[in-house]
Amino acid sequence: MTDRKKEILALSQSVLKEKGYAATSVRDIAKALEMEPASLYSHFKSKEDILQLTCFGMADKFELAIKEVNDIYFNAEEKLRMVIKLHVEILTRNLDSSLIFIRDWRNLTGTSLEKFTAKRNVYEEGFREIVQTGINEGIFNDTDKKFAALTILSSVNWIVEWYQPDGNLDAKQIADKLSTFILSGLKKQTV
Amino acid sequence: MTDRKKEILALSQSVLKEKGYAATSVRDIAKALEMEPASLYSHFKSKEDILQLTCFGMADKFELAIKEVNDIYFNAEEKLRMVIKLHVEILTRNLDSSLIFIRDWRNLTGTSLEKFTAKRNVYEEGFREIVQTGINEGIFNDTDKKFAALTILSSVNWIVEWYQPDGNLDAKQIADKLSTFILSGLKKQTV
DNA sequence: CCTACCGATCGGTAGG
DNA sequence: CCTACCGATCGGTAGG
Repeated sequence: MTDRKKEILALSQSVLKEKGYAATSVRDIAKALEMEPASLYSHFKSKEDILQLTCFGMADKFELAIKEVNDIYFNAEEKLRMVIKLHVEILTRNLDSSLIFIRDWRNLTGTSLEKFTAKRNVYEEGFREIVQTGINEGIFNDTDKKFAALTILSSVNWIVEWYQPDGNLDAKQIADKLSTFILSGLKKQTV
Repeated sequence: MTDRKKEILALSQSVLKEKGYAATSVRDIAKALEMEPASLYSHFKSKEDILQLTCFGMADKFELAIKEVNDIYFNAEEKLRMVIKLHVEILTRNLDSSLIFIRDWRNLTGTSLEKFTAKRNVYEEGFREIVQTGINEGIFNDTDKKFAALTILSSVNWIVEWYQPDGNLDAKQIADKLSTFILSGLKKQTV
């Protein structure tokens, strides 16, 4: 991807995140880019192309993060803390993409939609496995791992709705707070 | 609201939840209702009218629930358990509306949007107050109540994304699991 | 990246 | 609730 394409993609995303993919027209995007609507098509194949680049771009980052965590860390608590930290970092560093990715992936169609939900399932499975590891290690309560994984991901993903880059919490602090909260819900009380 | 209007609204919602408000056309809705697009306008003033009825219908239910909880219950743990239970019940009993309400409220415009976000803030404030009550009572950790309220609401709201009415978890079980999880994150370890 | 343009579809109205 | 219809806007293409 050329620098110019990256630039145009980033600007497009900043427009799309405002009203959402479906409610944003190609003309809205072109206007913000100060070009004619038709010119957009020399960069993108279609409107959905922008959505695909956005959603799969994010999915790839998350995929990489969980692989890294599984390669390096050994116990479940470390793994969970680390994957939450990376997840929060990815979200906060790519806020526009993240908002589109989380809110609008459902607008993908056909095989793109299938591929995306498959990737999402793999990522969620990664979380379930970490929870399962913690149960096996005897440090997490014997909980419903599916439920736990969904609850973890929902609280983590929701930060895109309220995170402000110039607010009083940075990514690291958010990750710490979330990890502490989540781990207190998972860990056995070692008294 | 007449029974016929309620019926038409419910059917419209079942269509809107599929692709989302912005990506669903008036013609899509009319087709599912087996009527002409123009006929919809004898029931609704506009497409957005349907969205408004949906979002404010849900907001009213949540408003009522938290009032009830604050009227009846005294301590923070009881209150939190109860409001989570009612919240989950409202979501699961009105799944179509809930999905639209959570995903598509941003498509409201003008004063509707303002009124809605105001109502949402009041509800979130209710959660913050319950957390604060728990801190004052000395049973919750002295936590960031804003952060806590957002984390609670996100994990609760996310259930609309995976809840299946004929699945193996009913509303009560979900509420119990969530409450236990959330309270373990909030409560001081009384050892 | 632009000019010029396309057919399709959009939300909605008039009048019955 | 329907017929008939509207202007506006949609995503996108041809050709340069």
